[in-house]
Amino acid sequence: MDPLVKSIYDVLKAVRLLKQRHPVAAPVGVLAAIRRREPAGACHMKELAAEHALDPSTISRSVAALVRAGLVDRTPDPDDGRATQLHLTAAGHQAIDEAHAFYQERISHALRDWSPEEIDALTASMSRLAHDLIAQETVLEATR
Amino acid sequence: MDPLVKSIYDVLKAVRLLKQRHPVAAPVGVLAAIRRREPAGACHMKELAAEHALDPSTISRSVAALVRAGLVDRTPDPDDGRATQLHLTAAGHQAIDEAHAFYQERISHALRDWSPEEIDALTASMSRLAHDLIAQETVLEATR
DNA sequence: CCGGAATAGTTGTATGCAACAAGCATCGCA
DNA sequence: TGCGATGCTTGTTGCATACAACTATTCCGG
Repeated sequence: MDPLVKSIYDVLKAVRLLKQRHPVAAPVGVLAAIRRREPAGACHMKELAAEHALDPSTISRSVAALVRAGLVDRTPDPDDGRATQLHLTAAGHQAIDEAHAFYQERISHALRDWSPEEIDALTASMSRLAHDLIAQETVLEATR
Repeated sequence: MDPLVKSIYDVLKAVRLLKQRHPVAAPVGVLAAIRRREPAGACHMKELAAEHALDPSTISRSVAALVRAGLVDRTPDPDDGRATQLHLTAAGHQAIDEAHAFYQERISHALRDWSPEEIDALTASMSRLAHDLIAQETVLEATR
């Protein structure tokens, strides 16, 4: 198997292990995306769907779960009767902070022997990999 | 959000997109693991479970699907009546080759602007990341 | 050599995540 | 003003995974 593909597989396995040990039960990715958008005002579900490249229905259910859990508030958009505005509750902020702290702690401990430059290089190259792959697939999708 | 965590998220998203566009329907990871072990003789399910850090039941279902699809043969282990020996059929080899070719082609096209050294560096650092995370979680698991 | 603990694997059940299709309001433009 | 597009929800499905319970087999200590 190609070494790069193998390394991707290994990363997936590591992430699976990590997730498995953190029964946080909340879709942190969606939560974080809402927070990232809050400063700019309202956050619509369609934006989340686009950002994650997920089906709107998937986002709808995730958000519904978050609302049920009291982590997100949903208010009607005054400018568009179809849409809703999302924002985090205090509990939502807390949940996301806790989840980040958990992952942060695990990762930084696992990488305690890495130099900051090595970590930066890893981060940059993974971002670039993801960016290039996503760009390609997005183009392929558009021309389908 | 921590940049490293964000980059991991992005890689997951890219992989999801890639998978989404490849309706290969066969668990290639398991298939590849069987092939990797074939030269050494028999391959048991417990080995696959350990290698992937998956529950034996998950492997059992994956293998059952592969057998159903005609990609894997299952023969009783002559030395252990509980166990079975797994090996790829011709169709199994072909399926794995095709899947690898697909991913290989997509990835190398997406990374066509990368230098070989950059790709090597990415591969090495992702492998190291995965290794360190897996080692840590394995230790934590053992002391639980 | 026998019986109980350990092991290999399967099956039942449950959960989470994802997709697609259909439907309902609402919006916006011709 | 009416019809197509848009934002979202719901129903259904399929897949991957875990855990628990079960069967059949093997291994080991007395």
